[in-house]
Amino acid sequence: MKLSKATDYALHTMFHLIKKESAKPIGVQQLAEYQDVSPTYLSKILTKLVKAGMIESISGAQGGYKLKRNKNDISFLDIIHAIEGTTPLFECDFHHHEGCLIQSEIKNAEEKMNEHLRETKLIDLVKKEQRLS
Amino acid sequence: MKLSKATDYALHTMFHLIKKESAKPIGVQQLAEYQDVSPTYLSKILTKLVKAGMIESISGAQGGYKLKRNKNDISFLDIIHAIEGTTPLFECDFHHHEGCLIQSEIKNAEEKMNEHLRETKLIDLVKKEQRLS
DNA sequence: TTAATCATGGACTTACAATGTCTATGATAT
DNA sequence: ATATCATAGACATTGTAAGTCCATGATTAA
Ligand code: SF4
Ligand code: SF4
Repeated sequence: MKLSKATDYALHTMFHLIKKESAKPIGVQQLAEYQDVSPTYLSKILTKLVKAGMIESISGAQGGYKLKRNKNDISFLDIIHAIEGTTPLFECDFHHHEGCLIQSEIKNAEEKMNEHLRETKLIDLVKKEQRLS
Repeated sequence: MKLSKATDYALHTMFHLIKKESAKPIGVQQLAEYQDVSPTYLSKILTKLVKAGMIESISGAQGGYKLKRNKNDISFLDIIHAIEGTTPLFECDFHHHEGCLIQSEIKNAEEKMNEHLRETKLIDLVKKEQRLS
């Protein structure tokens, strides 16, 4: 019942990419450094974001990562789903009948959380933070 | 980002205890059998529910577990918190400033889910199920 | 009072997923 | 050509969930 560290890294990286958005990509070296994580491991994580279509990677010298999707559309849920997957919070092994009330109630609760995470865009926090400084 | 099997066991046990509520306790042997789990392991889990004040245990022959709190008050969240603990979904290692917006947004989302889980009482599902049969 | 029946807690082991490393490979700019 | 980058596969490491085993103490029934 906890979000993984990988999600933590992905979130902070996305915030970084949104704040410093530019045509030039940012290398994983730099992205990894301030988060105190190894570049290869962070690359593995970011590849998931690439496959989700959120960012793109540029190989070769002067390569790195940059935003692909419109930065105004990217929500917390997008990132969490890309990293953690979309398996429901609760799954029983028996499945002893369809339309199980336990499973559907927990699914309802999870959906309440997801709604909030879907509505909260990263760009909003960036702007809020800039107003405060 | 998944609920543990222990929570699964705890939930089903609580449903069982509510459905079959009586003055006589039910042995862990019986509770474990239909869930296909070892009695000693289930006992460990149920002990957490005892410490949370939800059920009580009676030692000795003819002993077992029975409800303690009013069965109308017991919610999904009570059980989940008793088993999983109450550590937040997201905690960063750096804590580089107070009032972090990332943490507070995820906490907000989590609270939306918890509200729903708090409002949903086990007894409601039991009654709903009985109406359907 | 004795024996059988119960829950409990400690010390384990086992299983598995998250986390992380190392290295070879292929792409690209200079 | 060469240095710089991301990528992916094959590992190693860590941590936590899941489960076992057994000794202990409580309680009841005989
Ligand atoms: S009641 Fe629902 S969660 Fe429980 S075993 Fe049946 S289908 Fe699974
Ligand atoms: S921004 Fe928030 S979550 Fe990220 S390191 Fe700072 S305090 Fe932690």
